[in-house]
Amino acid sequence: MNDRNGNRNGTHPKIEDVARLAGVSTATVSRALNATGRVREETRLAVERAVAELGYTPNFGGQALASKRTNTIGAIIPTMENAIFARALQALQETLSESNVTLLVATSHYSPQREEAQLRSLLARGVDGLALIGIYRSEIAYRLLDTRRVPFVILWSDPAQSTHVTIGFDNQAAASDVAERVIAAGHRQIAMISGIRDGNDRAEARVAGVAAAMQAHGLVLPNNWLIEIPYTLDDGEQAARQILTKTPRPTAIVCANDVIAAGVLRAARELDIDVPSQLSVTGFDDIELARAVSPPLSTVHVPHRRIGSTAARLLMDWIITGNRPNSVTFPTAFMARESLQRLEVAVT
Amino acid sequence: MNDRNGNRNGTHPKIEDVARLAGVSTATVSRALNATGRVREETRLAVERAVAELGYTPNFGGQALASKRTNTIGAIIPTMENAIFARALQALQETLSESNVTLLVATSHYSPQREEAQLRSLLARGVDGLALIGIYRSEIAYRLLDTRRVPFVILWSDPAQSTHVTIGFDNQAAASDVAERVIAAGHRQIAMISGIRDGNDRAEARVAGVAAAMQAHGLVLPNNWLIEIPYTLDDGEQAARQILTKTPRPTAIVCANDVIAAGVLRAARELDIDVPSQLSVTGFDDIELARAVSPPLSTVHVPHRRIGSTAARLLMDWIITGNRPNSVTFPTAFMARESLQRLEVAVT
DNA sequence: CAACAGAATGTAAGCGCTTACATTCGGTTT
DNA sequence: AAACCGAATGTAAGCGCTTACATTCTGTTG
Repeated sequence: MNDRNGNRNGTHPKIEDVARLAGVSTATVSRALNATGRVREETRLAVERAVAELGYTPNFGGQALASKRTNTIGAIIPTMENAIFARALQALQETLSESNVTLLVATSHYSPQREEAQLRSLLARGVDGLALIGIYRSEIAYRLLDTRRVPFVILWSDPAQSTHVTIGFDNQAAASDVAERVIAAGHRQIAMISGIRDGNDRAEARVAGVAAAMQAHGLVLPNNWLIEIPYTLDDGEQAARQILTKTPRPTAIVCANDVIAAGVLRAARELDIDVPSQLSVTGFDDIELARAVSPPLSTVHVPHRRIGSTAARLLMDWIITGNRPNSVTFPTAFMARESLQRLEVAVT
Repeated sequence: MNDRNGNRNGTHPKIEDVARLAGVSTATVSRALNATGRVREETRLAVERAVAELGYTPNFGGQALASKRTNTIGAIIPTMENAIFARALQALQETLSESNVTLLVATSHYSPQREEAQLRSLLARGVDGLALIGIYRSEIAYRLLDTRRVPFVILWSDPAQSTHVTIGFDNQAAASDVAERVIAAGHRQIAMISGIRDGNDRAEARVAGVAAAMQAHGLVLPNNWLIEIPYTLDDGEQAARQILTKTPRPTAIVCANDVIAAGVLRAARELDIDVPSQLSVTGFDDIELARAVSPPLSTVHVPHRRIGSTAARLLMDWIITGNRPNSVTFPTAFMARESLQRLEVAVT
């Protein structure tokens, strides 16, 4: 069963095998491998040699069970198909990987029920920490998080609106800023295509921001000029069609994100409405798409990658030190591009 | 320390606590919870009640250690920022989630070294299965996979080129088809912007496909008309600039993916070269971007989501039954859109 | 009604690792 | 040379779960 080195063939070597081959105890092997506790350099090398010879890798279950840590953090996002989340997740993963922590990913499709289910699943997987999107979720979900005492951060929302550790920006202010600029460009007939607000604080805040800015200028956002749709190109195109084929027609459409705005551009193109001379369009997010379409979109730059990497850093910090970190608010920036133009036509 | 129900306060309840409260043994609790072995309905309910009352969730480490399964599968992709991988990953995750399996995600940035590092990390995390992109990786990586006996599937490559279980399509044939169509449209001066071929069999195959089709028609792909760049919009734009600002100028540019093609469109726009009347452009992948840009891109439709969901299904099958499944080859389809146009100018 | 079979449950031995505590080792100090 | 001390290492007790095997029920059969 055992060869001359003490290798049990067939099964994977365990720490005991390494210990035997290196001529030390399992405790020393563990200490040498995890750099916890002092080990003479010479011993460390012997252990390393044994590990290499046997091709040993620690068993995850054993390690997790004994140490009560999985070196795994989980993220639940609406969908990876939205570039903003993909970017943040990418940065999150890269940063975690520097600490030798792996990332469990789950998606909710913007559904609180699915998020809760995924949350249970990740908690059962023993994640050491969690990254979640937005502040809206069921009491149950928050309670789950609370009783498990798992460090978690909330991304994308405005820290000012949240009692938890959150890494995001002021969606409402950013949206207000967009509207202000559209208004400053002379537009008065302004429509908005929003994401689904139900259960989505960011979508809600963006509409609120636009509405507030308009109101401040004595303008109103009529009901039929505020359309709520899923964040897809096709939905954006369709919504734009609905707005643009009726009279009167807005001179500008403010969109809740770049994908929707790209859909609006496509609708305009097909309806032979020139952007920006006949219609101004703004997006939100500043993803690659914003500069790929023609004309390039005026939009709000959001530091997606920094949100992700900051999340990783705060979480690791929290997990290691045990101290809850402070929230982080990022600034956003309006990116003026061709899709928004000063209104030339005199409107009485 | 224990309250009247036997709840030890502070710490999380364990299976023993549930057993005590339900008045059964830990074995029965385990059987009831995992639906393994027969348990009287009445007993099952008692266990469920105890679980609910205590808010019990199984400890992951203990479970993994005892059962030798983690219900976790890993995926290593180049980057989530490329929509094709994000889409496949999304589908993979969704499908896995139906089997109550969670997904560990790691990224390699197209670097074999990083892939190997991530592979080690995921193997150490005890994944039950793995999804990898492409067939090129170090001997060491393959050996690692082999000695661990972890089921793994390869995505995106051509199953015909691989000895492992792979889920993909014939990249070379698809690329040849594109070139054929460009040639059939009358183009003779054709340039190609490729992805980095080193370590990437798909990029390699696509160039080979285009070159083969051209050769079959007595055409050559001159060195200065074949540019290799990373898959980004900016790189695509820059490469296109390089090609388009010299004389002679190609009448068509075949791109290795849609993102690069979008970059070419942007370069053309800035150089005042009309697409498609003065320049035809083709992409590859058929991501949303292809229909967002103007003119919409002629491209190759690849069933990204199906690749992902199929990967999940095959992996689960393999893990559960222990039988290695067969590879799957998907068909691709050329999507004729405006960016490719018949060459009108008579070229002698 | 005894004998028996299958269903339901219990007992207890690990799974492979970490870590508190105990022990040994090799100088230093007195 | 005895006493002492910190560094290095060893011992062994869990961590919480699954599961092979043993035992106890329960209903059926001859």
